[in-house]
Amino acid sequence: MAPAFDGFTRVAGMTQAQRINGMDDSPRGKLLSAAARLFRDKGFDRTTVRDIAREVGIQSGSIFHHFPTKEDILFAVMAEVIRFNTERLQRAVDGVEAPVDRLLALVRGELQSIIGDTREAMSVLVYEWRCLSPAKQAQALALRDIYEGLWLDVLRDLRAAGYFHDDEFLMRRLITGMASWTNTWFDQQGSLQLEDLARLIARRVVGEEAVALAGQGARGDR
Amino acid sequence: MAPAFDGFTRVAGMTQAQRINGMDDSPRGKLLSAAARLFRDKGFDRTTVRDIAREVGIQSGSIFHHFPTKEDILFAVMAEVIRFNTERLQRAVDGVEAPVDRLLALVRGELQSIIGDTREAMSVLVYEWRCLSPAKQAQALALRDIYEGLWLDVLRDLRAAGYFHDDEFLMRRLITGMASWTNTWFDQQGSLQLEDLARLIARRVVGEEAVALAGQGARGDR
Amino acid sequence: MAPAFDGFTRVAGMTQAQRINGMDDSPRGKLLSAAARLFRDKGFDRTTVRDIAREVGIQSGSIFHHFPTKEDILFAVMAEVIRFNTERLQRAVDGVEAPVDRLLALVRGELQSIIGDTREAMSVLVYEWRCLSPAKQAQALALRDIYEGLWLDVLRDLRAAGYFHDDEFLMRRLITGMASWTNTWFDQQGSLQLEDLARLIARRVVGEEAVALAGQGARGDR
Amino acid sequence: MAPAFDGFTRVAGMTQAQRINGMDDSPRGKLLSAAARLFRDKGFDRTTVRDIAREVGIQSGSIFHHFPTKEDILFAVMAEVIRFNTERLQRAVDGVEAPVDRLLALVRGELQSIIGDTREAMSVLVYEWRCLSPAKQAQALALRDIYEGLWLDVLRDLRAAGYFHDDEFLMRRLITGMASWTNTWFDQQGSLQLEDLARLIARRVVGEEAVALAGQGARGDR
DNA sequence: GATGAATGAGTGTTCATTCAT
DNA sequence: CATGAATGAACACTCATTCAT
Repeated sequence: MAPAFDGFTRVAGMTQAQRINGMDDSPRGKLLSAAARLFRDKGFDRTTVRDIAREVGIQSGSIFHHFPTKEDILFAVMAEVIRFNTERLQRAVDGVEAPVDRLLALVRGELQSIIGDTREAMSVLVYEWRCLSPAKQAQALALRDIYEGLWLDVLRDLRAAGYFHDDEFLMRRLITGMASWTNTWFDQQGSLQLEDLARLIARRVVGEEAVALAGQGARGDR
Repeated sequence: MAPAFDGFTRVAGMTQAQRINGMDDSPRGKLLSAAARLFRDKGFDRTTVRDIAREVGIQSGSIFHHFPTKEDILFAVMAEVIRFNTERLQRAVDGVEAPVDRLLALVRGELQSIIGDTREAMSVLVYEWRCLSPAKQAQALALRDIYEGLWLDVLRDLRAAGYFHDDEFLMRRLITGMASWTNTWFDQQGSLQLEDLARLIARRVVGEEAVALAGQGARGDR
Repeated sequence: MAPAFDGFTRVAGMTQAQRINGMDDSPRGKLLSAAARLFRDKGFDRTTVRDIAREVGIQSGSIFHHFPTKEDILFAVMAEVIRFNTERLQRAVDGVEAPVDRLLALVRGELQSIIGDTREAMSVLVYEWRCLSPAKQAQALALRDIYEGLWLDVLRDLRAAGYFHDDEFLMRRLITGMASWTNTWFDQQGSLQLEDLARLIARRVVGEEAVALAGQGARGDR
Repeated sequence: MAPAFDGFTRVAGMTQAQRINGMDDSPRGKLLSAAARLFRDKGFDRTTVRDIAREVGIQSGSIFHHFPTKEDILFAVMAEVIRFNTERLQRAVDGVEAPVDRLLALVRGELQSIIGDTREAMSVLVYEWRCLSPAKQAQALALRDIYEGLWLDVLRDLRAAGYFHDDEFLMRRLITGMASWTNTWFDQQGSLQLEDLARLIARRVVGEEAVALAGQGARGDR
């Protein structure tokens, strides 16, 4: 039985290497992944269509066989990464019973998306949001609602069980802040592991003791 | 009778109304404040020099008598707001003794900058960081170090006093995340007060009990 | 009992419905007729090869199995409509003896082409002429010469018979102007009939009296 | 007293040489006149903004200090030439009493615009009409209404006086056709004079006799 | 024949920046 | 200091045409 942590690196039978930014290796997928990286590095406005084309090895005009406008590329990057990470988050909590374990699963999953395999696209989701037209923003928001629903279920349970006393919507926002900010400082090569970071954040939510207990249970499995 | 909270709205004898985004009402200050708002609303790249000029009531060519390049405007916005908020944070902790009270003062001060009077410029600081050349980024970072020093002092004390057990650098990053993210959701007109939010965040750092006690102490002082 | 007027709606045994813009219903003919409509509605330059392909239900690349370049499509539209209308004009005057009747037959035939079944292609002939390369213009002009020859014969006879006194070449140009301009204002659904219009124009050439007499004669024949 | 024919070559004290296409010699006027010529020669769609800029001796980007879009250049060409020729037509009929003389004045004036000094812009007006957006077409049409009003007044009088019996609106359309078509064939260097052509057209409207009589009166003045 | 992905030169337009006045 | 016309490089996007399948 694959341990819980490994669970969310496999989606639809593909390994992480094949799914950088949650994109498959079709021409379209490659294009989106290259766009995600460029958008993160230079920003949407400073990334030219020619930059993307060069990265994929085609001519700039050919981009427009795949996407009608540059903005549509941005939207596709965002929509794909939301879908991919929603599916991953769903799998991460599936079959996990204890509320704190469920919280840890969500935090791990979210960190995986923010500083792990889809970190480029997730950074774009946060920092280039404004470059999307209102209409496209609404579409992306609708997709994101499913993702947020998973979080609110778990947070409601934790609060009901007395793990914290503040409003769960506010709590979710604090978590989002802590998690999404990690993309600015987390060092893939550093000694801090994703799992350490997940527990660090979980401790801010349910306290040091609760996480310590949950943690020991998980460790006992291995 | 200047209550502690009011303390950090006055800097150098000016009222908040005169110091939107921490800028004075000189031509330069007005220009920077207008730029801050535009940069936040449309992003640096999508804001044209003409936009800024129009806002201030001059011609686009005249902008370049004040700043050599558009990027220098961005840098000035960031540098000014860092300086302004560093000074404010310094005043906020001056004369406050109890570690948890010092934490609360810092959180309040940071929130004031992020969702209060300098919210536009602060948003620019976070979201347009990438638009700065590396050289200018380094300069701004140096300015920011003083600000961060204030935080690390307090967090070190809190940790030494046993209020939390995790690394204080990591803790600072989690706080930064929670605080800076508020600019995406905090509603000035909503029922949630800045003070509520400050305590909510402080609870994530030192736990619910410690904040409850500090809170009552602070109120008792008045 | 095929009245004279009906005569020029049948060419090569096909009915008008089958010969929109003078094109047959082969793939090539359909393509040309669609192109004629699009060229008239949007202009040659604003009509894309994809537009034409979509109209005919094929892919844009397939167009080039029928025509080597887009300009060749334009030329084919023009050449076909000139040929078609030349043949029609020939039939219209065949067997008509009286000079004024011959004039009326020509005017009717020309109006039929301009505001009748081939109106789209004829509009293209006039308005997109410049889009043809000089070489192709010369080819089309050569085709047009036959058509113009029919007119000049009749006008020469009328002038010789004293129906008007101006130069017949100039007269032909005035007629061309009056007739071709009708495509900008003639309303198919309006109360003005093609026959009325034909007489109106003929009156400008040979005077009111001459047309009135010819008209009565023609009507008396039936 | 300047003879009638000379009257419409002077507008607002400027000579024809200074008012090619009815434009003054300001940067804007030069730009419009160059655009008119290019639009006529190559068509609106095939004329690039760079073509126009090159003609005027500026950079392509500078065009957009004068006009917001390329279409606005087209509209300005049309609007200016309509205004200019309306004023000219008004002056041409001012003080002319006899109905046939008034007709001749109008025909001369219209020919002057179509094959004379404003021939380039007038050709654009006819052939590039479709390149104007519906909104701009409506604006231009409103301008043109004043011009057409001058014509209809005169034609109504002629008809009332029995000079012709057909509807005056239809008559105006036939005249428009004859006149505007002249731009396709009239040769400035040929032996046919504008005055000859004017009389040729007038004869189509009121008959040979009426024009002959009017003509002698006018000649008598000189 | 038909497809459709790809090309690549070209289009209208933008905009930070300059500079003569 | 301010103006505003001009620059010129760059941009997103278009489209006739090609060609391997």
